[in-house]
Amino acid sequence: MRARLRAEMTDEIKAIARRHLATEGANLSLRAVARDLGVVSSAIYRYFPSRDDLLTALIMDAYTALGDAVAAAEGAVDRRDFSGRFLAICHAVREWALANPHEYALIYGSPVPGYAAPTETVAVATRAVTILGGVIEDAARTGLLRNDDPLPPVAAGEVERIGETIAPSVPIGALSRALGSWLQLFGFVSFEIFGQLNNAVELPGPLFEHQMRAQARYIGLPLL
Amino acid sequence: MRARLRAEMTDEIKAIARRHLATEGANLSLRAVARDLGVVSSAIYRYFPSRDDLLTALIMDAYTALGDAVAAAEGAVDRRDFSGRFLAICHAVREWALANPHEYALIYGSPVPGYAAPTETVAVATRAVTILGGVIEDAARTGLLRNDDPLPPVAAGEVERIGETIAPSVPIGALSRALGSWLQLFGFVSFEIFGQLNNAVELPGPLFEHQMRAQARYIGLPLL
DNA sequence: CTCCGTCAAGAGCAGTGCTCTCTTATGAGA
DNA sequence: TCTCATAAGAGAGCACTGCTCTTGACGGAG
Repeated sequence: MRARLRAEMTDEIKAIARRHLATEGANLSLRAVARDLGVVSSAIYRYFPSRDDLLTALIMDAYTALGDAVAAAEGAVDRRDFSGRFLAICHAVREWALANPHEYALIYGSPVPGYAAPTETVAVATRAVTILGGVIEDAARTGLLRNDDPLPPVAAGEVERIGETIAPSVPIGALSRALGSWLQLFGFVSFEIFGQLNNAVELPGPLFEHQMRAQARYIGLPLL
Repeated sequence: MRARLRAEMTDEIKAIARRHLATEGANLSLRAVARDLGVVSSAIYRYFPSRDDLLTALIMDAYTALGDAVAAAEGAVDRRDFSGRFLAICHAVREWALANPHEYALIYGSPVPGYAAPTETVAVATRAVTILGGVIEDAARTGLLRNDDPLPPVAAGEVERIGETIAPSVPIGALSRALGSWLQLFGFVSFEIFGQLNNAVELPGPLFEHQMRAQARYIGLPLL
């Protein structure tokens, strides 16, 4: 009953906060949000016990939005086109990040000062990488992926544990390559979003496309 | 004379600011620095016109420190051991980041809100990648690096322009792979520093070692 | 109808970056 | 050696921040 009003109010606060984040940047001001809402600052505390809790809510939403974008892009590709699915994931990540740079910074940039990511974020954070795991898993089941470059035991154990939750039946050699691609993907996007590519790359788009295609080939996904 | 006192004061302010950065985190308080210095807050403005300028100075210092660490590590390896030099660079980056996480966040994390990186930072920012370029350049001169995976024209142009300043005589195929390694290196380190690997990787060290060795092999640097 | 829980408002605290004015003392030139 | 411009620090003050606490109003449940 009044819980619905409460939920609406919570959503409205988050929406305004997200807008502030997009325009102003990372330093989100509770008082400014309250002003935009036509409410006094202390009223916000009825809905979020602290600024960090509001940030946590925004972080969760951002992970969800990114996960949705990746899922939608990957789901639209023919299941048998493994490299197509892989590239769809890569492009979805980059495009979501370019469209929502401050939210990307919120989740993949430097953590906010005293802020320790609550454990509830990790579940929603793994959505995107799980989708990549599905692609690799499907490709492995067709016997596509080779398993060369032997791993030293400890590294093999780490890769194996990651694989257990993401892509159980993928040989760790291929999984290790996919992990490298994931790291390179976010390395590229972070560099681009955070301005590390300024004065060095003029058109990041085609370069990104090529790098990710090279990664697909390196993993062993046939390029159709 | 007076200029020397001024330089000493400037250094002291930066040292205290760096200490605050290490303990407190990214939200650096001028007033807290002034308190630690035993001086009133407005006195800081005699040395840095604003908080952003102090941050810029710290950013420059951080880039310099990282560059020094990378140069020292790479310089200590036999010039003919290309993969050794490559791995030395990778480990130097990671270890410097782990030792100075907040300074790493300052330069490779989300840019601070209204802050636009001044152009004077880009020169000092390229130190580390230039050293990598030297390794690839030396390796290419021995005829080690092959030039397969053809690049589409626009991407080729981007890689070529990067190569002009970093490693002029390296075939763009190999340079593109080296670029991918650089992105993966910082993807890994950023994930580790920013907590993205928590609950997923227990011992990042051996995994990092393996991933970077795989990259060296992929680039074409012979592992001794 | 009464009671109680929820909500918003408002004042206030401690902290922030930054500006302005005032006073001191120090080093350089005559 | 003496004078004096200038650099440096002190302090007050402005507008802002997150957050707490108290007060008062409203509305549904008993």
